[in-house]
Amino acid sequence: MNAMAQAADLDELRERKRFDPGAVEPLLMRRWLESGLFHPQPEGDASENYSIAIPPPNITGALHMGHALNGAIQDTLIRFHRMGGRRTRWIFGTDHASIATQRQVEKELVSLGTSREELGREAFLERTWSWRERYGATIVEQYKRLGASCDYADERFTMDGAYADAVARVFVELYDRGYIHRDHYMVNWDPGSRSAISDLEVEEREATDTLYRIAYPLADGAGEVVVATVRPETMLADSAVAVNPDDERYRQLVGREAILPLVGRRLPVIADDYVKADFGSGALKVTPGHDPNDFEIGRRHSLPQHSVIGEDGRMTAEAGEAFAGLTVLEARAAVVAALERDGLLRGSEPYTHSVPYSHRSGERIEPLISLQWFMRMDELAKPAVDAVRDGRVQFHPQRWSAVYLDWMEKIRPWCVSRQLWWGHRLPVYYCDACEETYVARERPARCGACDGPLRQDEDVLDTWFSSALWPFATLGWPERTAALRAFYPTDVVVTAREIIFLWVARMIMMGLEFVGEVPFADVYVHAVIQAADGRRMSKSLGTGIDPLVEIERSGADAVRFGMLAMSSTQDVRYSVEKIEQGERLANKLFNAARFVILGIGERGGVAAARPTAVEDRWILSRLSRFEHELAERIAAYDFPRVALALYDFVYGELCDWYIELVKGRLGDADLDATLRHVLRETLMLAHPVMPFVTEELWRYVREDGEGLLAGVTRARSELALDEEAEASVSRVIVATQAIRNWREQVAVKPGVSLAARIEAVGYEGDDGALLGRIARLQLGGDGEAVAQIAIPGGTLAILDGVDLGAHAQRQQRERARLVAEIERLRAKLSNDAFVNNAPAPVVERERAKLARLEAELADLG
RNA sequence: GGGCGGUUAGCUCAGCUGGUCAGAGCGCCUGCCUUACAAGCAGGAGGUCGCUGGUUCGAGCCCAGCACCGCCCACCA
Repeated sequence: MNAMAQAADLDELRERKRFDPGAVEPLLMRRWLESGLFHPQPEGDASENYSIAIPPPNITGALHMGHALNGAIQDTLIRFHRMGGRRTRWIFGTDHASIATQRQVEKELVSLGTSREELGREAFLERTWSWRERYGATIVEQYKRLGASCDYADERFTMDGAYADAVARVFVELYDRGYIHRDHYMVNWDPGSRSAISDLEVEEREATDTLYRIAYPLADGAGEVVVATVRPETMLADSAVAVNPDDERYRQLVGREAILPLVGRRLPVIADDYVKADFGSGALKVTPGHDPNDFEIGRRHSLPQHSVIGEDGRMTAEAGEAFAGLTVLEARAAVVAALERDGLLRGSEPYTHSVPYSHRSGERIEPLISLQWFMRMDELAKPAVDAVRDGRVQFHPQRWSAVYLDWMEKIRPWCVSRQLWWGHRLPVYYCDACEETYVARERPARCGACDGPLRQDEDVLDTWFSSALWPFATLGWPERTAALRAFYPTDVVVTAREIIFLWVARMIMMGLEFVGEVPFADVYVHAVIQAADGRRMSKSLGTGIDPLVEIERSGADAVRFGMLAMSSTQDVRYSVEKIEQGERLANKLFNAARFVILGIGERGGVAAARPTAVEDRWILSRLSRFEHELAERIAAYDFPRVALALYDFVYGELCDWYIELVKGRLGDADLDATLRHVLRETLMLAHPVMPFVTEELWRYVREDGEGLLAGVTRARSELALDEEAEASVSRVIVATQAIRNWREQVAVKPGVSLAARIEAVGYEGDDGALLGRIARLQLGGDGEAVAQIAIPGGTLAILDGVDLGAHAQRQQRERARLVAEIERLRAKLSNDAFVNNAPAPVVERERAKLARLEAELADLG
């Protein structure tokens, strides 16, 4: 930049009195993208590089607060480590989100008066791909608005060709290793999605149903046995009646038979430990086809399985003419009516219990027996448990590891097939002629046994099956690519707790099984942001807040800062105030920089080896502390304090004190150099949190040859403290605050310069002059003191210009405060128990405090 | 039914291994257009740290019990 251009630049800056994020953000993002900084070459190995695989956002969505928080955290980490000199990659991409996307597209079809069935599979998929084209790009643009420095140039999608190959390969290998098999088994059937779903996609809700008592006559005519149920309609599929083997009441029934009302089937009475004698009537109707527990009982006793409820949630032909075609609820009423008619209802009562609902469609789950593909998890879980136990993977906060371990230790088989169209179709082929099954990455041409044609399984995989491969499938696995070597394992996965099981656990298992290494060293589980009123943020509740709206209003830096500041290890309510705090901070930084840049103009290029002014030494010491605190907080994933530390340094040290202390010294070569240095450092340190404002300011202070701030690397320096300067300036600050407070209370305007004399130790030389400047005192008079103000090390004597009445009142209040405090300390120190038991330094500290207060009291007279 | 979090100023939240830990931001009150920022600056008021016991010389901080609030897991019809 030549001198003329720079002068024009400065003139322009002079007029920009507020930071205007909207005016600079798109431009800066474009520069970053063009620079290629976000797209590192895959060199070296993962131990020296830094990488994070983003939790891939669904192509269905728009950015919400969860993404904003999640993204702000990751980008802070990524930018911090990039500037720390590591080769850094934030692996980016989107998720096809099988069931969620399919539902969205289906909804759209319904609104157009058609349906997926009408369209047919092929046309439906075509439509969904074009949906992906349309909406997949939206979320990418939104991440850019946040300033996220993802590797957009190497974007992945979980249904890209290479990724799909990896998915198929994993499926086939797991099948070959005996982990995956096909079976008729009880599944959670979601009538809304017309698909099986996994246990993790089921949520329990409380419901009040009616518990009916129904009499089943005994086959030999000798009485009846009464069973209790909330689902009378399922009795049509009953296979047995079960009682507890130790239940004296029913012992003589075991081995006999009951007649199933309405159907007439003979049901054996069996004994099983599962049955609780003290619940209901103590006799349980066993329905292996429609209840998970009964299914297990049925397997134990080899009972037949009847199905009376279909996949559409209606009664099937097997339910009998009277009920076939009815919905479950209609059938329930009809069954109860029929029982009543037959005089077999023995009672009913309201009963509150938890009932499974689909997390996907919101409909009540219908447990059914279905032919599905299952994955056995127990063996895969073992090494993944070990990895957390021995610390190769660490959860932050740590308490989540217990949650993870608990789940992993009683992990159950995973139903991986879904009766959907959008997703990874199972690489399974059947020969209808000879019933041969082929599981292979490539479709075999013909049946190897009978040369018949093959038919591919209609089902697709659970969307989380492909997500589980994310950290390595994105890097080119199964090829041993340079990218895989350079960035796997990643350093951390940043996520909300709701997907610890769905995603995190499965990534650990798959990473260990297929790459032989854990996919990340750390799992940072962040807060869930709730609406301001404590409800969950959701579009349907109308409690959602759109991060883009917040970015429009306050700027991306503000939103990022707010997210970090709000974040916590517990859930938090959304507070605009934190965003606004971030907005003020960005503006403050902008203006402080303006002051410095315009103040030093084109001077200030030459830095003195070591400044001598005490306030210059002070700010360098504080800067060093800040740098180290920031690094510690980031290493500890303590983001609220990353934000707070930044705020405190910029506001509390740099602006409130340092800049105020040096006003009037501009032009001093040492000062100009120090200001410039401190500003440069501050921009570098703040950049990971507030990339835009810092990048915008950087161009005014960068050296020749330095590029974008985002690409600046900066070695960590040793902690360099100047205790002496800190003590000095701290005295000046405390004294200034005491004086300002006194002015306020005795109504002496802040602008009025006061004649005063320092009667205290520690203000020799520069420090006294500094105090005089900042507190607006005319020092040096030798008149009679008309008032005294307690300051560190003694008192300040005020020589004139004071309302004596107001001052006396203030002194009175001050004296009372001191007396009370001294009283308390004396009592404490005359307590032998305290003096003898407390550690010496503590006692010493209390003694010193007492002495100080006594001196202050004495000085006040 | 089990487990995990939470309960600190009017509001949203910090308070690490018990001893300047009673804090921040917002809001409120007062005063200032002081050579960056009035969407700013300076100063101030506000809390018996959910309740009850206990441990300790000393407890928001540790222990026990209780009361609410939230979340997760769970196959009692």
